Amino acid sequence: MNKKNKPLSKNQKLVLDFIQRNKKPVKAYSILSNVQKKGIKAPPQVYRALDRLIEMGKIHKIESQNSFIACNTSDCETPHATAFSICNNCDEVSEINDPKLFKYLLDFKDNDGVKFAGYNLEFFGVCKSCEQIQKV
Amino acid sequence: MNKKNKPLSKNQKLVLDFIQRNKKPVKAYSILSNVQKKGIKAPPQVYRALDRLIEMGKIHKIESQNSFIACNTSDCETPHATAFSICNNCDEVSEINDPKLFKYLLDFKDNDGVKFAGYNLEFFGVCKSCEQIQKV
DNA sequence: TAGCATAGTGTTATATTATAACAAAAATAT
DNA sequence: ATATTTTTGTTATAATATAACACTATGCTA
Repeated sequence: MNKKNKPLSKNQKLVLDFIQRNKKPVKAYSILSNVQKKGIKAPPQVYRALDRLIEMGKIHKIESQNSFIACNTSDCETPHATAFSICNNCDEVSEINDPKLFKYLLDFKDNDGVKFAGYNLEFFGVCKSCEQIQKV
Repeated sequence: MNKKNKPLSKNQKLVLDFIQRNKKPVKAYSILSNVQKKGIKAPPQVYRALDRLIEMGKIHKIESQNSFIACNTSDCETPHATAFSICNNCDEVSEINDPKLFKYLLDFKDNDGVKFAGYNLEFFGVCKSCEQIQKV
């Protein structure tokens, strides 16, 4: 049984459930306050669950926001090769799943000819719905 | 006079000097403790200087490390289109300045046909010198 | 060159994000 | 069945970052 299909522990399920119920990325302490009624009491329990879920590819961390979002394929094949678009206006985040971009970046070599094992890419701009609103 | 060529304030100079003297990215509180002998007393003074220096393109933030590094062109043309490689072993960071990569990413369109105003890309891997050591 | 706007400073306090350390229970593997 | 690994629960604290307020310096511009 590989790491991916390992059943989730109780705390991991609680944390993942909450993240998946949110369209936007959520913060660790927001997760904490929302799962406290279900028995999780302290930050380390949340951060440990987050760490495991990231390893498993169930969620991703949005580094520029210190927030966490569910993987849009729900079980990411490539947790170390991630790309997101982030709206500068509403902070909405979408995961970008573009095979060409993916390949381009994993094939990329720097000046020393070195390829990289993984990457995290965050695009910034204004999302479609915010653009509409701003035009009105 | 554009923002870029604006002379730096006293605190901005102190903070930039310290960052530039370091090859590796430095943390905000490490900056603070190192400029305290020169008169800066409290975190907000450091964070304000960091914010301005980032706006000016003099430095960049490494989001996955909460650390700050001098721009390798010393005065970045494109502070909102940045790419770095980060060594998983020694945490060394290099700024990648590759016109093709740059163009590829700024031209990239998502599924909705939306282009983005900026991006931040962090590659992860093992740098050349760490690779050498590991082979021995 | 006086007045006004903008940017920077200094300061205290506090908010937010994340981890260390340790003992115990649960799940898994041999 | 027992050793190993993983997860849990817990307290305390470390590390990162901002709010708010009074004041000073700088650079317009009229």
